[in-house]
Amino acid sequence: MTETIFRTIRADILACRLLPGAKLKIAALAQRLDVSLGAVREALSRLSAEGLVVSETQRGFRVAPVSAADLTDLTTTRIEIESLCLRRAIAAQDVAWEAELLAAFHRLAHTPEREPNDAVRLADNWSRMHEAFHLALVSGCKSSWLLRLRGTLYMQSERYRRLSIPVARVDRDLVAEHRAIMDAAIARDAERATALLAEHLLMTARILLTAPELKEDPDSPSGEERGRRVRPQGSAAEKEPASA
Amino acid sequence: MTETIFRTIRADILACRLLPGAKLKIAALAQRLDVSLGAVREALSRLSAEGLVVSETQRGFRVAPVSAADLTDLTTTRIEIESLCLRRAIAAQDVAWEAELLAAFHRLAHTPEREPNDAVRLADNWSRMHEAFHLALVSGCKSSWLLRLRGTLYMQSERYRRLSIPVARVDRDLVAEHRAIMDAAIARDAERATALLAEHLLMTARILLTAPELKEDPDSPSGEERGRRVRPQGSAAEKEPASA
DNA sequence: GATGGCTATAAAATCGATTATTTGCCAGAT
DNA sequence: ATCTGGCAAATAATCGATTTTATAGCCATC
Repeated sequence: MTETIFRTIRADILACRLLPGAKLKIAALAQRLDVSLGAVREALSRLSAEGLVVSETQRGFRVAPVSAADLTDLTTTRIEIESLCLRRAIAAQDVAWEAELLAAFHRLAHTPEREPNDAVRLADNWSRMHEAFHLALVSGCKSSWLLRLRGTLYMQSERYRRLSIPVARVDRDLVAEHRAIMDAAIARDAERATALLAEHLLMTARILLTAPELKEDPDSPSGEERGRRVRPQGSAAEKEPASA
Repeated sequence: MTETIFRTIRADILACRLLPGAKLKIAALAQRLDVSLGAVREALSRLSAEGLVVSETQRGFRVAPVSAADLTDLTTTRIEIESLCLRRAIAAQDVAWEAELLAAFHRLAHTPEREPNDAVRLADNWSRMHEAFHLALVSGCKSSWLLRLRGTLYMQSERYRRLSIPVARVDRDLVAEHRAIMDAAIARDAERATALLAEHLLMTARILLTAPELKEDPDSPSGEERGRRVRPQGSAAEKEPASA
């Protein structure tokens, strides 16, 4: 059904198998996924409402662009929202939450960050564990609206995180960072926990902002000739064998 | 095109012409709006991603339910997000922003709250002016992500606000409330401005929470016979001549 | 008399074709 | 030689029909 297509395309976008700015040709996607045009169109519409895809009337869909300005805005906003969630979670702390958080951390700490044979791409499994940890961290927050907003921002960040991996030459002890945040949260030290979380998020953004990739691949500084620069359908659409 | 249908259905939901929980039959909507099935389906999908419509697999779409718990959560979340926006707007204050805010307030203050002949429904025009004022208040915030989140929550609140009007027997000086918030913002008193804004939002929620309507019409206490109660296609769909 | 299965009806999901729009290209004119 | 106008190919948007699925009513059996 259309839900499957929706998730498949979203996963491709989040994992950067479909590059930012790439043109999304409905017919090509339909043939590749072996479904009808309408189904793809519906999935693209939903993605558009979630902000992962942009649609221009009568001109089709493309993957939402990335830019340094967007990453900066996204990161600062995310810090504020995640902090709100984390403070509430700490205030409503209970044993079940602590247990889940410890379990999520343990799973994350023992999952290899990259695929054994592919040193450049993030492992899908690690991404899942990472998401589960951060979700466990804030899941004590009872507000479903706040968690929903957080989820939107987390999803957007996922694209940048995947983009940043080939650039991440700095060595960084992610396990220690996550452990420090968790320890502060369990110790009910909201100030310290939110400060560590903010630094954690800022670090990721900073690494990407100093990397050259974002400067030459970005959105639209002047706005014209976008298709020319990235050559989306030629390179992105053909190089990725999809369905994975 | 599908964009028009999307906006039409969204306006019907926000104005409560389509009641919360009402079943949205695709065929009926398609015939009424004189478009195809696929177009309606796509519009409903986008609404679903925005949270105004819920979809159950193989069981169609219905208008997102309302409940006292959801209103409480929505209000507290909205207070936090709007406060973040307002603080940033005040920090980045400039003359252009002040001018726009004053203009928006003046328009709002001189727009009648209800239709002259219909004392029970909110005037569409007043709703537009009210939205414009609140948008002007926070538009000094440069973060497009934060403003986007705020927009989502504002839209959700709109439904409750329209629902609350037939109940609003308490007399309330909305013009004075808005003026007080504006004055504090222009005076760069962020603490006072956010406090007044919070009280403003809480007041609206409080009025609705004490009213009986939400208690008997709410989401799904037990979950059955929901279509029976509101008879959506019979009353709501037929009484409004669409296109408005 | 009640319960369980079966059938009929209605609605939702999917599909392939048709129509309209845009874009790139070629030819002709200045 | 270059610019402009039209033409053709590609692609997005819309539509109506078909297929699958859920629900409700009915009959048979226990």
